This record gives sequence, structure tokens and C-alpha cells, in this order.
Amino acid sequence: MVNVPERRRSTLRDVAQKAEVSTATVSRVLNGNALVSEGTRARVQAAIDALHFVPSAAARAINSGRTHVVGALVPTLDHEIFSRFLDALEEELAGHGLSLVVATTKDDPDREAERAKGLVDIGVEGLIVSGVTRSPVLDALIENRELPVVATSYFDPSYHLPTVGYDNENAARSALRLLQESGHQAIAVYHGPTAGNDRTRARLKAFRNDPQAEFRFSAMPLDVSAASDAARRDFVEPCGTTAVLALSDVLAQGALFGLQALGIAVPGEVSVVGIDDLPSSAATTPALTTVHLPVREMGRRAATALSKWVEDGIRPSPERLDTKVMRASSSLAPVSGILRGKRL
Amino acid sequence: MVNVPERRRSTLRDVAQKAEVSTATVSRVLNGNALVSEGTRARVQAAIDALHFVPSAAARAINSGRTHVVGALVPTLDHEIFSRFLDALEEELAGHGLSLVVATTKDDPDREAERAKGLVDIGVEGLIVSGVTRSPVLDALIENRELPVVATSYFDPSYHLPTVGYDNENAARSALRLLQESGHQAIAVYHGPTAGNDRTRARLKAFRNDPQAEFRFSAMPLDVSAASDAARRDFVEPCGTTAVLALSDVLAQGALFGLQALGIAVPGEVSVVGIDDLPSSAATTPALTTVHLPVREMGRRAATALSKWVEDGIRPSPERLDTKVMRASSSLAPVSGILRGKRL
DNA sequence: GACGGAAATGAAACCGGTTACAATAAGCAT
DNA sequence: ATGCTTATTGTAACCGGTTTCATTTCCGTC
Repeated sequence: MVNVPERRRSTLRDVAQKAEVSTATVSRVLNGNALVSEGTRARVQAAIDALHFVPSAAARAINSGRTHVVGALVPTLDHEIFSRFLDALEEELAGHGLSLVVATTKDDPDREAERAKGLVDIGVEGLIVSGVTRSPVLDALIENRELPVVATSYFDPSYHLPTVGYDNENAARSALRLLQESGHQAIAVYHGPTAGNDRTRARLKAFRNDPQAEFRFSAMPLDVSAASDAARRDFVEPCGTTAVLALSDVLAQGALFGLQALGIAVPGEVSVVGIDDLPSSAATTPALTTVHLPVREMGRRAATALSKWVEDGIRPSPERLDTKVMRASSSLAPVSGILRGKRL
Repeated sequence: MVNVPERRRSTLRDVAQKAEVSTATVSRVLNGNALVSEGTRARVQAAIDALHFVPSAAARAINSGRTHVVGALVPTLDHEIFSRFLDALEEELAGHGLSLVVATTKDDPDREAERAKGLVDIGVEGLIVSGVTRSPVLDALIENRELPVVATSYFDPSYHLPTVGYDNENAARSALRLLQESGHQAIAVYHGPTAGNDRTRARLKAFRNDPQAEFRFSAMPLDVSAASDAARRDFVEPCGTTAVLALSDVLAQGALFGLQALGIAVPGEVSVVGIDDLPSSAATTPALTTVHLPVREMGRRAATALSKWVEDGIRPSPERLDTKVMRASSSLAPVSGILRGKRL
């Protein structure tokens, strides 16, 4: 509104001048710390308000050597599991006085390295990453900077960075055991892309060396529709498959919906089991039998671990989080019931 | 490994000394800009590598006056709609060379103001906010700092900040019209909390002054289970209500699941319509009739707008995004069918 | 009324880069 | 050999804060 020819953001020196004190005094008022007389403090504060002075974050950072910012590298934000993780992570970090910058990797190690470089360039003090597969470039960067980095969604005490996560293979094994205990042998396994995704690959390990079982693996994009389509394709003709084990709940839900669209009873004719335990999985009809992954807890733990490392220099120990079977007999039933293969 | 007593991060001066050049020359090499002889450049680069030198972000920022960081304030990350928005936002911002810090507000204006303050403290150059309800404190902060701020999820050209979003009231009206055109008059309206959430309040405006209709409003937490429970409560006894209009797809899905659990046919007996168009809404059985909100597009547009403002000082104009009815006759059917109230 | 010590404040160095400007050296036409 | 450009590099100021240390002031005490 007013004609201000080239307004420059006011600085601490401007404030000092206006309040007729030294810059040191203004700095003291700003930080509340030192002992400044009440009169001076008021005068300085008045000048600050009048000039709408806000201290420069960069100038502060250069002195303290701290930016109070950490970064998180996740495959995508467009998946409930990661956004819930980040929600908890952000909340906990905020409690420790840290801000969170996010960057997405699309499960590409090169892209991860590139984005990590970007984060370091803006001055993050630490990093949260997903899984244990790094580009050598990123490893070198971490090494050189001695950057605190916590790896999540994966538990591996032998990894060179501290991990906070669950045992993916074991989670998948729990789901598999559940099915097998109910007599299922011919199982369709639905999973997301394995390229660049070591969590999925770890889960797939649970299916190695199983002489009796008969697995049918299908990779697909991680969305409900893909799994729904897959189920409609796989089960449109009678087949011997009695169960779908999805390595993510979105796929399990999709399978459930697809089967329902075909008029196939779940779990009467086909059982469906997932991994993740999304909130919506408890509400579907039938509710989904799944393996709960404690992602919020993981977010909190990772935040605390990274915070300790960044603030106090204490390198955290690996933390293993427990997974847990949910609603074991909801979308899962013994194979003795009506078999899809015998229908008609 | 090596015994390094108190290692200090190496600085540009260290590099200069090691390479036996001035700091100016090192800076030139760093920025590739100026003309440095090939020999010198190589020597400096060698020193940089040897010392694992990485320039300080803060020191750079203090000179350029730029941090290349912007912030986003969203109610929560734990909701698909926001995380998809952020996914697109982050991607587009990255394309403009900007990093994204996120902070959650829990739909509380005071908390929003507080978190915004925190973001400004770490040096964000601009802000993305949700809706058009601000705490006066935050408004003052924005004003004083002349901070570029773009408001999203809401279209209102009269708002004092540029908005990039859709017309919430109109979206709800589309959904309502759809139901009414099919003859529905007794409608249960499921919606999330209204406190601090002007998007929901705007959607509710669509139901004002409708003499013929008979609305039954229920507020509930924004999760599938809450709506499922509500539906099970509302429809367990025969009642005249023939449709559920949920102001968010998670609630619509919940209602759908709840009705299915009661054995009520959708849309045969009760129709369900949502707003959002989540990916999973296309896959449920039946697929959900809903109003598509272009949140990814909104993310991209908001990113571009804020980027232009931050980088080029061009204050963006408000942008209105179109909403669109999806799958109009999927979970919606004319009321002439079996009425729940007449069952038994 | 001089003295010791706490309280309040300022001068100036400093953090780690960038950059304006000066200086030196090399190249080349006259 | 002289003068002028151009290429290369260095000196030092500067960005906007923080902090060390010295200085001044104000007390209460003996």
C-alpha cells in the first residue's frame, strides 16, 4: 500500500539502532537468556515489534551449527502405510524440536541418493530412510558427513546403520503359517513391485523351500484395483486355489473386493489374508485377517532414536518391533469348506 | 577408526589452505561459475575430496538469502486425501528446486499458528496451508514477513491469500442433487468433525434451506470404522432413510461396509454416495458413487503457484479446480426399489 | 569515602561462506 | 620495448546473527 521503495528485511542491526543499544543486547533480548534490565528489554522489544523484525534462520544456524531439520526419504507418500508412519514420525520429531522434510524415492536407489543429496544441501542434520538397500553414492555421503541415519521398515541388526523396524520375512511367515494351519496349500501370493523394494523381497523369502505348498505369485502395482483385477482374472474360472495371501493390505482388500464381485464367498470359498493392518481392514465385510505392522510405533521410535543421535550424539541401537496376527478367523476359514474348484 | 581427537567439520578455509589458494577460488570452484584455470580447479577439487568437504547450507543461505525450503501445513498426514496431495506437491516442488517441510495442525488454528511459527523459524520461504480459517496470530506473521502463502482445498477468490482448490459446497451439492434426482429425500449425512475444519463446514452448507428433504446429520471421526458403526446403528432397525451421503469417501466406504454387515443391499435397499474419490472407492463392490476431487492436480498447481511467487515474486491468482461425479449409478439407485422401511 | 563484586551493556571477533574490487601475470599488436 | 587486454587469483568486506571479554554503573560494606 505505502510507497516503500525497495524494502529490505530489517535486521538485528536495524533493531539495535532504533532501540539505541548494541547488537549484543538485542541478541540477548531475542534469546531471553542473558540478564538485560527490564527497561532495555522493553525498549528493544518495542523496536522489534515496530520493525516486524524476525531473526534470520540461516544466521542462527551458522552460529549454532544446527538447523533443527531432519529429512525422511520414503518410497511414496501416496500409500497409507507410509503416510501413517510419517504422521507419527512428524509428531514425535516436533516434540523433540525437530522439523521434518520429506522426499520421495519411488523405490529407486539412485533417486534416493539424489534426493538425499538435496536434503543435505539444505542442511538436514539427520535422515530417516526406508529399507536397507542404499546406492553406494548415498552410503559415501553418509560416511563422509558422519550423518546420523536411521533405517526403518526393516529390522536387521547387522546392517551398518541402526534399523528400527519389524522382521518382514517373519511377518509374511506368520500369515503363511496361518493359512497352512487351516489346511491351505494352493495359495495365490499377491505382492507389489520388487524392484528397489527390499521389504517386499524380504517378505517373499518366507515362501522359499516349502515342498508341500503350491504358490502362485503375482506382482502388481500397489493399489486396490490392481489386486481386484487380478482376483477377477485368477478366480473367474474354477481353480484349485483356496486362498490369497497378499503381502500388503491394499492388495488383500482388492482381492476381497474382486472375489466379492465374482460372487465368491470369503472366507467360505476362498480365504484372504493380508499384511499391514490398515484401519479400513478392520471394517470390511468380512473384516480382513492380517498381520499388524506397528508403523505408528515405528515412527515414534525412529523419531526418538534419530533425535537422540542428532541432539546428544548417541548412536541408537537397532530396535525390533513385534508384528501380530489380527482377526485370525475373519477372512480366513479352514480349507475343508466349499472348494472353488468343486463348484458348479 | 583413526584416533581423531575432536574432529571439526572441515570448512572452505581448510580446503583453501590445503589447496594453497584463496577462499575466493575455492568458492568459485564450488559454484562452477567463475573462470578458474583447469589446474587450479583440479587441485581444489582434490582438496575438497580429501577433506570430505561439504559446504554449509546455512552459510550459503545467509548470503543468497534463500533456503529453497517451503512448508506445508496440513490437518494430518494420516488421511489418503492429504497424503496424495502432498505426494503431488512434493514432486512438483522438487521439480522447481524446492524442498518440502511438513507439519500437521490437527485442524486446530492455534496449533497451525504455532507450527507455522516453527517453520518460519527454520527459514521456509513460503507456505501451503489448508482452508481459509487462520488464527490472527498466523495472519499477522504472514503479513509482517510478507510471506508467500497459498491456501488449498478451498476455492475462494475473495480470500486475502490466493486459493487453489475446489468449491466444497458445490461438490456436496452435486452429490446431493444426484441423490435427489433419484428420488431420495430421507438422507443420512455422515461427516467428519466440523471444529476447525472449514472444508467440512462448507460442504454442509449445501444442505441448507431444502424444504422437501429430510436430513439426518451425524458427525464422526474420519475413519472407516466410525462410519461402519454409525451405519450399523442407524440401519439396524427399519427406518425411512433411503440413502447415506458421506462427505468423505472413507465414511462412505464405512457406511457401505456397515450396511453390508447388516445384510442390507447397496444400492438395492440403501444408496451410498461419497465425496473424494479415493482409489479404493473404484474397487469396492459395488464401486462407490462419489464426487472426484482433483487433489493431485491441486498439489501440482499449488506447487507451481507457490514456486512462482517465491522464485519470481509473482503473486499467483486464485485457481478453481473442477469436481466431477464418478460412477453415478453404481452405489446409487432410484428410491423406487425395495425400501428398508418396508422390509420384513 | 574507598573497595569488592554483581549487574548491565558495548566493542569487536567470529561463524562459513560469497563477492566486489584490486592486483598480478600472460598474450599480443604496435 | 611499450601499452593495452584478458585471464587468473587474492584481499578483504560483507551477510545477519552470537558470544567473549572488557568496561561502566550501581550497590552494599567496613
